[in-house]
Amino acid sequence: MITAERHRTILQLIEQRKIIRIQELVDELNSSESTIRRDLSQLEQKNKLKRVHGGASILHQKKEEPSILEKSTKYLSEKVRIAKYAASLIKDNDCIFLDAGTTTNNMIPYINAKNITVVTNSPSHLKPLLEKEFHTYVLGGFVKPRTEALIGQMAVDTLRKFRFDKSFIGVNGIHLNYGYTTPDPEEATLKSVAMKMGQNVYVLADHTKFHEVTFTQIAELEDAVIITNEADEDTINDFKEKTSIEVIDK
Amino acid sequence: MITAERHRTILQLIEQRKIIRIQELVDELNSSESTIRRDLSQLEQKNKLKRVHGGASILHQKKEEPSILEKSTKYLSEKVRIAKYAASLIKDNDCIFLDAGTTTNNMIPYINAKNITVVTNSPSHLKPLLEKEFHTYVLGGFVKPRTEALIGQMAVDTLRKFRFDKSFIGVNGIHLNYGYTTPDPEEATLKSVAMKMGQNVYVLADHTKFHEVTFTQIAELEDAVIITNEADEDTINDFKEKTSIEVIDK
DNA sequence: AATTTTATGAATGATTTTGATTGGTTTTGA
DNA sequence: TCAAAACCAATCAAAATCATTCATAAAATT
Repeated sequence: MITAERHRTILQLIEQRKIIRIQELVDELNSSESTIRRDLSQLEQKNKLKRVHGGASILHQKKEEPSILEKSTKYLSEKVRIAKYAASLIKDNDCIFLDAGTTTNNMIPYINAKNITVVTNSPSHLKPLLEKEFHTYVLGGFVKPRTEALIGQMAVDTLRKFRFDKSFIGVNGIHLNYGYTTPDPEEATLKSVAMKMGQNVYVLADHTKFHEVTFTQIAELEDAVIITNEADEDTINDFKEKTSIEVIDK
Repeated sequence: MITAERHRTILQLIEQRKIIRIQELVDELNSSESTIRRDLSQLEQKNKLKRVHGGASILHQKKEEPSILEKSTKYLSEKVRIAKYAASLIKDNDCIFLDAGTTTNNMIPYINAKNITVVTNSPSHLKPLLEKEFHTYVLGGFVKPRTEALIGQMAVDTLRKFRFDKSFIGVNGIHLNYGYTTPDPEEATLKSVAMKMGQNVYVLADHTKFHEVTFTQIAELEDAVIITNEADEDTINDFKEKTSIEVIDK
């Protein structure tokens, strides 16, 4: 095995296991202890890992996936303004579906309607929803790690039992040709059904979502009203030909 | 296990359990007491945890008065000891049902089995469950305010689709004539179905639950194994005639 | 082909980590 | 309060890990 190949493999293994022992590497790479030691020294020199007694560990300040917290701080004010407007659409006695995601989560504190019923696929929405004393239902099914969203056949089955006055959906991409998209096919299915079950359907999206396309299509543009802000006029006009857009002013 | 690996694991465990005894770490990490002691000193030096007599505890970022845990002479409360024992019953690859409630919640950090699948009716269990990287399913349905437990027909319907190797149930009363009881009829129904779907059924109960009766019956005594501690001998013997009891010693 | 450069694995003694032991201190329970 | 039990800090020898050196083999350069 060539040096570069070993280095690549070592970094991969550390990425997966966070910490790895020298002896493990000796066994798995069929190299001598000396060689592995040299590899680790070199990789540490290049700041690719941290040497620890007995092995090596992943770098502490390794760039993490944009966590839910970071995501929510970056575009906070924009997302909050969108959320606040969306919340104002909810009227007394409405039955609504609230998709998982930070934007929809931001809606909850701003909902002023009374006696509403909320269905969600996000366990993280439950706490704020119950604080508002809404009638709250959650879908069942597999809990997707990291995002804590419910997905899968079981969640979809549960969802089909409901009809909503309004559905509020988050998406990852909005595109003139490809419509609304999201990376995870399972999530796409669920969002799609949630949209079908809603009398009025709203997609919440900040300006970064426009012209973006991700892996799976949820629905066509005309299947929902887009709620956004700060998009440029050309973009707005392009999309206005296909569906309604409600633009919140600054 | 190398030093860095142990340190990482120790911090993870403390994050989950808030407090941990040296002896627990000795057992779970297969290291000597001396080594664990050194680890804890080093981690305290780096301000990653707080040393307490007999073990270590998580740092309080919020200015709280010294927690009950630190002050308490027994580090593990009655409920935690029951939970820990129950957790030890779970084996690799098991599919289990975990009822809502604090005792069952306490089980989660102590589950050491790998590759298990957990179904729960408690959204509050999800965070610790996902931290452990279990395959996690949650029932759907109406979310009962205050307790955040899922109840109702829809939850029961979802539940019926599963079969469990083991079901862990919390109850409010255990009585020689009236069996297991709980105040809310809807909850009782769900617990009852969860018990039917389990190959092995365990009821977790501290000594205060014995001879108590509440509004709705969940099941007969013989439908479950009781896990408890510190109950007096007469009580234990009375119940032993009807079903199995596993008593945790001090 | 001859020479230089680079990579490898074994051997070395130095350094760090580990677990057992000792004796002192704190906690517990009566 | 007191004695037993549990816990702790300090020490030390054994084990594991480490940096260094050296000889050989492979690759690159001339």
